Amino acid sequence: MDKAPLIIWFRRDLRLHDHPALQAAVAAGRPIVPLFILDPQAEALGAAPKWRLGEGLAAFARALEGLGSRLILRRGPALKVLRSVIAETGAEGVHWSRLYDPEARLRDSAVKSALRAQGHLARSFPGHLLFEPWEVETKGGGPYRVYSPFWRAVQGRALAPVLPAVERLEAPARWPHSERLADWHLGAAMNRGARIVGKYAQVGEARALARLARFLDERLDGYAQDRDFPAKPGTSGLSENLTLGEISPRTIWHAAWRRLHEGAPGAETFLKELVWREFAWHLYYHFPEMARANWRAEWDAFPWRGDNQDAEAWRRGMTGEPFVDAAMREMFTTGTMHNRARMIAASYLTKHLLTDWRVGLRWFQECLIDWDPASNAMGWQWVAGSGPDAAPYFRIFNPAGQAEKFDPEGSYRNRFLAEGQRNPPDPARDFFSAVPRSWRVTPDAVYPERLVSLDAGRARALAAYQGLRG
DNA sequence: TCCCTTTTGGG
DNA sequence: CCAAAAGGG
Repeated sequence: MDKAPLIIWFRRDLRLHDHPALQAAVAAGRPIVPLFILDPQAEALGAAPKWRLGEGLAAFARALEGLGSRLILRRGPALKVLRSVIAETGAEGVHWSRLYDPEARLRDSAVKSALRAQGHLARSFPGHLLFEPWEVETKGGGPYRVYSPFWRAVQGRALAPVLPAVERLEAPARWPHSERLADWHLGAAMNRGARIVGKYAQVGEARALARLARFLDERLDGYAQDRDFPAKPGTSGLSENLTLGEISPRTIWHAAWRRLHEGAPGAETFLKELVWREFAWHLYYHFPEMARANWRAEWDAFPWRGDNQDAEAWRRGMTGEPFVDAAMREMFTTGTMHNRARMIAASYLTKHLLTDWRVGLRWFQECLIDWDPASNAMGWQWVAGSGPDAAPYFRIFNPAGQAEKFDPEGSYRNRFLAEGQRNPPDPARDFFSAVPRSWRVTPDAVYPERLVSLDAGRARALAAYQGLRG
């Protein structure tokens, strides 16, 4: 008599190390059926995140095959697929790592109760976050709304050690049917962009771990200074791996703490950034409307412009404001954008172009291979001034001043703006290969005039803000 | 994780 | 005269 297998339903946890749901199944001595389901929520991903998911799945499937296992791929509503795979394999039930966005929570709790009602095992595990959102509370018993107290509350907390990578996965007696990744065409909406962004992405668990090691060795000491300069390789770049769980936040946390105890100068700054991600998920869990509605209701009366021609120029990296355009082109070319550039590009859209932050949120959701629903929503509301713990609205970034300060040599702008350069570098040229042909842009065109002068844009934004208060 | 103008005070 | 601090959006 075969032991009944357990299904591991993988979603945003495409890794073998530090994986509580997988570890528990292996420890129970069960054969494992690794499963990914292309359900309606995964189908609804933006173009770049969906393409990146496909790359991550391919890498993860190869890693599983290296352990004598497989990644089973199935398309359909999650519950329906799970029922079929249980029937096909005689599995006892399912393990998964929890997700915390409202759509996933709704789906997962329905799946859990339906499976249990039919006598199957359904167990969810932590792993995507350092701390469960309900385990961090203010003195008064509620969720945190401000970053600094949140940081103080978690910075000294003990965290269980990292779980070792599983080294062996027992195959089930019968493998269920699997679809083929190529047939899913997860890169379809990326069109020409996929080939370009693929040059810059670093996919999979092995590369994520190597990236962390390299960052700690080469960049951590200078992190506090270098991280603000978008032309420098000062940041970890781990966000694209974190969002798919190719590395766990706990792995990063422990590694950075070790360096902190060794006296590494940038370690605390880096840990704080990791905790910003945690804070975003804490907020999103407790306030799921955060991705759709102004955090402060008074902002509903603000005269945001909806989508408009200026916003279209912003999306295309054609505003005539060099730092902003470099940022937007970096995103379209590489699938990521430097953190400082994100603040400036977002400030420019919401302030100088007076455009609703949700217009920007949606574009980032389309274009970022490191798209994270919580960080994206928190970041946009922070910049717009509508959010919790937000920058006051009148903190308007001056993109020219920021360029002066953080890109004094123009290296970042030159890296991504081809116009006017006799011999533009690869990334600047790549932009024109990545964009849709319908944009009809070429590297030898004249760089556009400014949509709005920095003074006029700033004055208009401040006047609108005064209108809201007056 | 700001920007701009005005004020201040040392020389 | 000027750099630094302060004030306010």
